Formats: sequence, structure tokens, C-alpha cells
Amino acid sequence: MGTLGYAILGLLYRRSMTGYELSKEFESGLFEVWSAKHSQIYPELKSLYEAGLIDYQVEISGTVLEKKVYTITSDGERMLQKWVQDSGAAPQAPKDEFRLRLFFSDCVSANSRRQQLESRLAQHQQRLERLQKDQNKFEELPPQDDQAFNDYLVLLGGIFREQAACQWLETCLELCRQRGE
Amino acid sequence: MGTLGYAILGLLYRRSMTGYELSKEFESGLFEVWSAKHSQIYPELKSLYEAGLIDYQVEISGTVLEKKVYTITSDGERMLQKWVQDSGAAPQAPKDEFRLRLFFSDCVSANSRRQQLESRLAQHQQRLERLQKDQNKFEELPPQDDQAFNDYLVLLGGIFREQAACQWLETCLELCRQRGE
DNA sequence: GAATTCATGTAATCAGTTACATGATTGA
DNA sequence: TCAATCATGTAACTGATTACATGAATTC
Repeated sequence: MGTLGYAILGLLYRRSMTGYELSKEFESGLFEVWSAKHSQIYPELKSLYEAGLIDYQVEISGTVLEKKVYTITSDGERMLQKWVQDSGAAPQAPKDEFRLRLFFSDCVSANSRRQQLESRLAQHQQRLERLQKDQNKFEELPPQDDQAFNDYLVLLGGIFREQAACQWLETCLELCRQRGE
Repeated sequence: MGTLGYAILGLLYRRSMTGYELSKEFESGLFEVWSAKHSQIYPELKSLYEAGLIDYQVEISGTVLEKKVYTITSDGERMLQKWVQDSGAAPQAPKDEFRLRLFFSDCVSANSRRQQLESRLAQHQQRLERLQKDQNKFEELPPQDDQAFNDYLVLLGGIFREQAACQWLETCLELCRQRGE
């Protein structure tokens, strides 16, 4: 089973949901971490159901509109736990188009490269600010067994990542200045 | 055209190569930044050739073995330059299976989560050491117009990224300890 | 002579995105 | 009544991996 399946199991472990609500979760709470469109979610729900890892009940919204509210089964919970505890080797570092462009930037001027670094720095600074706003919503550190504790750790991961990106780009710009004059 | 095409153009801009040599470059020099298997490279070379962005000459190794040595064309160079200078919006943060597992780790014990964090920390520390060894190969900062200067900046990106990962995981472990006792 | 590396391709499959397709419900 | 959102699916296509397939050259 692929990661998407486990992501769905994890969300359904937190609470029962429809496919539509799952797709909203991928756009909001999980946005920084994983994503999936509804066109991928619905087929995946079907195969999770066929594997006995989730179940569903049909509910009626209004007078006729049917929606399927999915629930994780005990088999599903076991699968999820096994996956969460599986500490395999970290995958290869993710592909990074910006660093690839930088790698090949000796085909353009040093000035053009500097502009690239600056515009990218601005983007990461903005991201960092957004994440820090999310961090401020936590008034205090949640208790260790609260799911909010995990949310907080994951959020911290994004903050550290964006801070590192900013520091790296600032260092690059500094090195360009050093060698430029 | 996709990123792989530009990666190939960039490598061929540095020097002419066979498909086989390109695949070795993706395993060595570009490993941290981009990757591709030969099964993806050969078809891509074909379409780059059909688009007039690269050219090739057949050379003979030994007595019969034919190899195609690819060269970038002037059209290819222009395409490459345009791509390197294109500062579009940074893509969505890459999917991160480890952070996803952490996000759902309230389905396992706090102890199990701590083990995950520790084992992951060890992996990133190892990666960081490897990158720092590469950094030590640079005796001094290369001149700004040298391609080695870009190599150095890209390497720094990996180092900052791994450092941030280590710091994040150490912070997580520290927070677990704080809330654990 | 045997193993490793050099060298080039195709086929099947998987994960993921974009586009196609439909229709009900809710709130302005 | 009109727009936004809720709700569920399928189809076509792209990017990427794994497996299939072949054979020459080099090195031990």
C-alpha cells in the first residue's frame, strides 16, 4: 500500500469523514506534509474498503444527496500503527528544481543569479511568516499524549525547514557579494 | 518540457556526454538535487533531439560498440538559459512521509514516537557528515564565475537542510522529555 | 573464463495531475 | 435565482520506477 492509503487511514483514525472532507483535510491541515486531489482519493477509498481497512455508512444530506461517511476498521488501525512505527531508511533527498537551476546558473550572468536568489529568499520569508503565525495560535505546549502535540512538532518541522532555506539563501547572497567586488 | 529535459540540457552544457554518462551524473554529482534512471533518460534524449535542442555523433568503442555522444545545440542553450532565469513561484513544500507518520503518531505510544525521532536523527546526522566531507574538498571559495561556485552553493543548501533537520529532531526530543516527566 | 562495467533500448506499472462529467444543497 | 460549496465519480495523460531484454568491452 502506498503512502496515500496510510494518510487516509490516519485521518480517519482521528475522526470519521467523507471523501470530500478528506480532500479538504489535504488542502488545510495536511497541506504542508502531504496532498491529494479528490480524483486520487475516491479510487483509494474504494481499494481501502475492498481491503477491509475502512468501512462506510451512507448518510443523506437534505432529501436525496447521498454521502459516504468512512470509518477506520480495527484491521485498518493495526495497519496504521505498523506503518507509523516502521522506521525504514530515510528516502533520497527530495528533488529540488531551484537548486537544480542554481547548479546550472553559470550559463547566465552573476547578476541574474543574484536576482534568482533574492526572489526565492522573499518567497521563503513569506512562508516562514505564515508558519510562525500558525505557531502563535498555540498558546502553550500541548500535553504529550494530545494529538495537538504532534501537530505542533510537525509545524516546528516546517518552521525549521523554512528558516534553513532563508539562512542558506542569505549565505549565498553574502558569498556572491564577497566574490563579486 | 519537464524538468528532466532541462537537467539534461544543463549537463550537456557543461560537457558532451552519452546517455550512459548522463545516468551516472544523476547518480553522483546531481544525486542530492535531481535523479533519473536510464529508462527515463533515453526516451527523453530522443525527444530533445527531435525538438532540435541537442545533437549527437555516433562513436565506436572498441571494434563495434556504438555510443551516441550528445551535444547541446544553440537552441538548446537558449532554452536552458530561459529556464534558469525563470523565477516562478516556489512549488508546494515537498511531501514528507516522516512528518506524516509523526502527525499520526498519537496512535502509538510516546515511547515509540521517541524511538522514531531518535532513529531519524541518526540518519540525518550521517547525511550531514557526508555533505560536510564534500565541503572540506573545497579548499577555498571558488571564483564567482566558476561552475564550482554553483556546485558549492548547492552543496551548502544540502548542508543547511540537514542541519535544520537535525536541530528540529533534537528539539522534538527535548520537548518530548519536557512533557514526558 | 568470469564478473563488472559500458552501452542502449522497451514494457509494464504506479503515483499523481488535469480535465471531463454530473447533480444536490445552501446561503446571499 | 444565482453562485458557491457539497458531493462523487471517471478518463486521459504525465512523470517516474521496476522489470525485461540484449550485447560489447574491460578487468581480474
